[in-house]
Amino acid sequence: MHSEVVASRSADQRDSSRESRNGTPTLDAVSLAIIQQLQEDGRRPYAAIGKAVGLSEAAVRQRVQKLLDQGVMQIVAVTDPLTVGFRRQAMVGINVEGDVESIADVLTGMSEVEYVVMTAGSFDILAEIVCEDDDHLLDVINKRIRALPGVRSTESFVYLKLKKQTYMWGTR
Amino acid sequence: MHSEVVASRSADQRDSSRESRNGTPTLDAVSLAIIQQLQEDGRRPYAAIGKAVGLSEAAVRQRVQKLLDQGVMQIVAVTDPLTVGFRRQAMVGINVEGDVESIADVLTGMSEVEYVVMTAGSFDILAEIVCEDDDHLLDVINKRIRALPGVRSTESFVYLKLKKQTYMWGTR
DNA sequence: CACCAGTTCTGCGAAATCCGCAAGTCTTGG
DNA sequence: CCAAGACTTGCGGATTTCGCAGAACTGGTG
Repeated sequence: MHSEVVASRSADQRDSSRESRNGTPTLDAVSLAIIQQLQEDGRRPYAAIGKAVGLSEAAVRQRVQKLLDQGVMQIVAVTDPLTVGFRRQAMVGINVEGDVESIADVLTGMSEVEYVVMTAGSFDILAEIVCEDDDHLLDVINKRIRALPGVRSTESFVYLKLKKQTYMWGTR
Repeated sequence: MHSEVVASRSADQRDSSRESRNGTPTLDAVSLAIIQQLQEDGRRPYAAIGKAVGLSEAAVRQRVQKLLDQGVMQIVAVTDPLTVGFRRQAMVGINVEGDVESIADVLTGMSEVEYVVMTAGSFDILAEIVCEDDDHLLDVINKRIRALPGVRSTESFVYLKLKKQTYMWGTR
């Protein structure tokens, strides 16, 4: 069923993760294959994964543990926020004067902020907000975000309908 | 450690999911608590979850299975795309003339498109693109998206730095 | 080339978990 | 009152997880 990853034990196969210049670990083909397996089913048994990627159960277990410890991946339940009672979501584009990153850090600290990314283009920051209702959303955008010193302007895009949400990188 | 969900067996506790008018299942407090547990650790044993939410192991197992079958949640590994070899990402704001939803559907079908949402505001659609390099990104945006009939204009926000990415709805 | 240190992989038992099933309770709705 | 649905308890057997010791490989060093 799952195409076997041929384990030609040469070169870069070994050392599953090595610190590269920028600090983020580099992943080898086997770890990638493991992640791929877990993207299909986060609860798939280690033995089954091992069979698919050509490793022993224990080895898979070690690698998964390391990937989790390193923060390279996390195994979690994901849901459609609407189903879980969060009825209002929005993407907020933000323009900043001064230090962009410090503003981004503050946003990161807000529990309603699900997603923060610094961008090139007509916004400096994009932030996704997840709220329970309109009042809550309004409060976060107007009272908390726009009030931040350094925030020059914001533009909101209220979500009408979520069409796609995948977690299948590498599975193509 | 985890605050126990007191199972006062009245009213809405029973029938874990019921079809509501719009087709999406309504979740009760217990299912929410289960999801919350699995958002902290997607591999947490059913028995441990049961202890935390006040249900038997078997009951948790049944509920989780149903939640998965219904598509309310999925248990998966999530990663930082950068670490997995996708070096270029962008959010694309799109303006459409004619049927917005049909355009959104087409985008949904593209494997590079990770996220599609219809919005209110100066964009009709926001789509997140995940690519391996600049060429790939350019190709998707200019050749595939802008070429779609009905797409009036697009604006791209290339990601410089991902600051936050959570999956902890309900865990606040 | 030999040796060492560090890391990864394998191969086990032992413990824990998962899974299916059956019988009994409770509640809701017709 | 009966039927349906959900939960519990209890139970084995199959499977999975877990910890650990030993083997294998890599890279660096004298």
